[in-house]
Amino acid sequence: MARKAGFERRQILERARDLFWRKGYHATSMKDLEVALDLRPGSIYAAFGSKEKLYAEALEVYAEGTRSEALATMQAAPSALSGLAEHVRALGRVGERDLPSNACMLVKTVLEVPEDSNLLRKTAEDLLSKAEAAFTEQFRKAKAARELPADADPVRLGRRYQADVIGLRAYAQRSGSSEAVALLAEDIALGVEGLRATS
Amino acid sequence: MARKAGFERRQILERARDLFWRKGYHATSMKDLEVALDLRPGSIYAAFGSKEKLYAEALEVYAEGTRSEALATMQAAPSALSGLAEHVRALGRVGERDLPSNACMLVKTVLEVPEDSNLLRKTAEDLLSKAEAAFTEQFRKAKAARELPADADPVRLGRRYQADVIGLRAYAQRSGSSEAVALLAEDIALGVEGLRATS
DNA sequence: GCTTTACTTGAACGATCACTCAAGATATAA
DNA sequence: TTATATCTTGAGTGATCGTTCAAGTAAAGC
Repeated sequence: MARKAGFERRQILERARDLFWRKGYHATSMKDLEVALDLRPGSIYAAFGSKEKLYAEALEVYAEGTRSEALATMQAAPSALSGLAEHVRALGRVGERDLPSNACMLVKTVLEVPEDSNLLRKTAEDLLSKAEAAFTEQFRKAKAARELPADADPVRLGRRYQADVIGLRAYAQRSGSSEAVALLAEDIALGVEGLRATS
Repeated sequence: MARKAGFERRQILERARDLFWRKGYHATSMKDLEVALDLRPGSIYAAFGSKEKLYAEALEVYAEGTRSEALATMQAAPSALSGLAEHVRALGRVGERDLPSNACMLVKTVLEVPEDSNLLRKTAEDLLSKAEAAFTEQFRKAKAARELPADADPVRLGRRYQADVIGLRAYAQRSGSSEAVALLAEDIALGVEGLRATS
């Protein structure tokens, strides 16, 4: 029939994700995106519809990446609870990795985008809820394995854990704090491991 | 000599703070500010110099308000440590107050503004450091009063506490979460009180 | 009253914003 | 090879951005 697009959608989205993650939604202009994606405006709009929709798709790509990384860390750990602790420690090693931003892109979105901008807020909040549910599920596994006391509440623990991660990563966004961040992550990890049932 | 300004600078700054706090830096236009402050552009620029400088001054006003509120809560408490716990509980009651945003304006700034925008980033990070130092000082007081064990590290505790507060308030920015936020705050407060030396 | 000195006003500036679309280019099917 | 369908291009859209400044207005000193 006709020709197909001359670019890989996934790769374009990853580049958009990195730019948006670093600069935020409003501070990233279409001109910036044209350069970073090496795409002319017409192609971008044909493929994604609008800056907002492109950002929303980039958010999904971000969340998927974060999620798979967390799962890998957790599955490599010897138990559910130590997986959670190791995940925090990994997040604390901000000096070793060079990410577009140390903070969570979902949190950045929720804090930057006005409440009435429904698509982006809804997307980001939805993805955050899914992440929280995954943490809760991990605590549930720990409890089922009798790694946690019988009266442990996975919902509360999952919520607290997510808040800890959010706080850690927002703290890490401050410049020149990589050592403090590692120490903070260690404290959080010790808190998680301190939940372990000592039966 | 001549006439004086027809508006109260402090009151103007509080209005600017509320607008910026709610909408963020980039999403707030000078047009929005003209309406909210009931000031024409010339007056704004004569008084504050630029949008960026106005935001920086609004940040200072915000930090001072937050600081005095925290101090009031802590001084009303029966001890240094319970003051810290009560402060978290107060922050968790987001349903009762109607703030421009549930999240901390300093954190919103650090997450929204690019790293190279030196005035705003520097101002916000500086104010965050001062807040952390105040928390550290409060833990030091608790330790001096033998409320904390002899091996407690106020610097680590202050850092962890600030990260907790950041996480709590960023979590609270998500819509429809006021009950979960109160429970989260209670968990954090219990954690603080759990540090108490049981001698 | 008048003069002086400052503050206030709002139209207008160039730059940039997100976005459009007609024209040109190119891969596929016949 | 030719026809066709789709993608790519980039100049250009109107709107809005942060900001300026000459003209107008009003308070303080005489």
